[in-house]
Amino acid sequence: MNEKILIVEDDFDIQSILKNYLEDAGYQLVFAADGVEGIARFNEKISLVILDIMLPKIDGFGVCEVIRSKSDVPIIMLTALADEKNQLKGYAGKIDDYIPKPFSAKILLCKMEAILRRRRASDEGEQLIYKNLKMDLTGHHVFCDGTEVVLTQKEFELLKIMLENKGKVFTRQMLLDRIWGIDAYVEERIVDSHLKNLRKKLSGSYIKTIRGVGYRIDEEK
Amino acid sequence: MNEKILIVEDDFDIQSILKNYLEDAGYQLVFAADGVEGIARFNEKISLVILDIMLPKIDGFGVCEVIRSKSDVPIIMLTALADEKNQLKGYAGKIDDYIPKPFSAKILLCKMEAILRRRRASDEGEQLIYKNLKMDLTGHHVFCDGTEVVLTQKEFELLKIMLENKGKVFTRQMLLDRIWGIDAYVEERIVDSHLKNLRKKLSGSYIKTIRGVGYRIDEEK
DNA sequence: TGAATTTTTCAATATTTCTTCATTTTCCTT
DNA sequence: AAGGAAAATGAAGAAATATTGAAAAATTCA
Repeated sequence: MNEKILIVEDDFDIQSILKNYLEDAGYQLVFAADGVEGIARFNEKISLVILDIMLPKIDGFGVCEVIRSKSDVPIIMLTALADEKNQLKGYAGKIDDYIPKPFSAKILLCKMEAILRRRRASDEGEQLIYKNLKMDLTGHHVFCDGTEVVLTQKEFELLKIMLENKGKVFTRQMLLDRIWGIDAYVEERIVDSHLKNLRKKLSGSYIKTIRGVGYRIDEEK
Repeated sequence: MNEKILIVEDDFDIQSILKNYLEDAGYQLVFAADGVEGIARFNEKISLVILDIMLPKIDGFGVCEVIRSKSDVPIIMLTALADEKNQLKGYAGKIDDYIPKPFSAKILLCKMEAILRRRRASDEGEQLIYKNLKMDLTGHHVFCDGTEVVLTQKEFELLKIMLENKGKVFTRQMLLDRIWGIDAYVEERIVDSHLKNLRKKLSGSYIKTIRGVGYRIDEEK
């Protein structure tokens, strides 16, 4: 999705460290070397601002104030002034975090991601996709060519285990152990029975029979 | 408003510092002195968790993992282990911030407020709308086709959690953990009971039963 | 205390799971 | 290639289990 980060910082070394590290992490960077430029470069497309305190022309607190007056974008302050008074002043300006120099780029990235994670809307649940089949594990849905197929619990678990281990053959006993539990006392044929129903519902030859051994879902070639 | 903060910390001195400072700031505190207690004390009503790393029984990372598995509540880690490795480990567990000891209570409070401010801002509107259903979270009202439906506390929470996570299946145990708390000793059937009443009041098939698994509110297509 | 809510309990109902068995397919032996 | 044995499939009915609805008991709150 490529989020834009505005970095307001006059120290060239730090600019280049951030450039290397954050661009590798997949962010798009916008640099500004002083407070005026920082305010000028800020716009709605910016997802997060990294702001130094000691800056030419307008200091970080000033930039923060201006940006805050028109946007609720996350702001991280980055500075050599590690004393408490400055930190408190930053938080009063409604920044999101304060990182004293020297800092670890890794930690900065983590903090950024912690903040951005909160912002991101779509939290897709866990999914298993195989050919034209889609299993939504959190929602307990199964779709075949986009239309939902309603499975019973046993059918769902059978499909899930086999899809999670594509290419692996499961003997009936293995499936029994994993789904019914190791101490369950049921006929081994129960597996066949559910598999038959599953196959009928899925209407497609996903599950192969390995005669004399068990069942398998082939790996996608 | 009076937000609840869960503090998982075994050091009595720190407990008492936080007690003084945060209670004065208007927060309601819940203390836990070890990991197990921390997990037990956590529930939906908690707005933020302050978590020590070195804890008896289960360490902070473990507690974080358990809480994260069922909730997106903000978590701040608080610890004597200031090294980078531990910090990174914390962020990998999706915490929101990491504060090394010794820490300034003022700074902690600022960080808490920065995080909670975000949370409140994103809950802005405080409304959940789904089809012809409208939940007003601040006012605790629910409207179905414009006419108000009066829900009890438990009914309200059930609907809220499920609407906040449309498309996700909740097992009864998950709902129990989130609404009643992990250590509540009640029959699992209580969930069915409230759900039945909720369904009757809402007069519309919003909540689906996933037999053998739990309940789900489908995503709007 | 009284009303509302929450929790427990239980019977009725619905659905799934399991067993059984006849049928079909596959594989092996001759 | 034919026959027979083993394995897999399909289908139907029985058993087991989960869910619902309702109502009684317990608890909470005003």
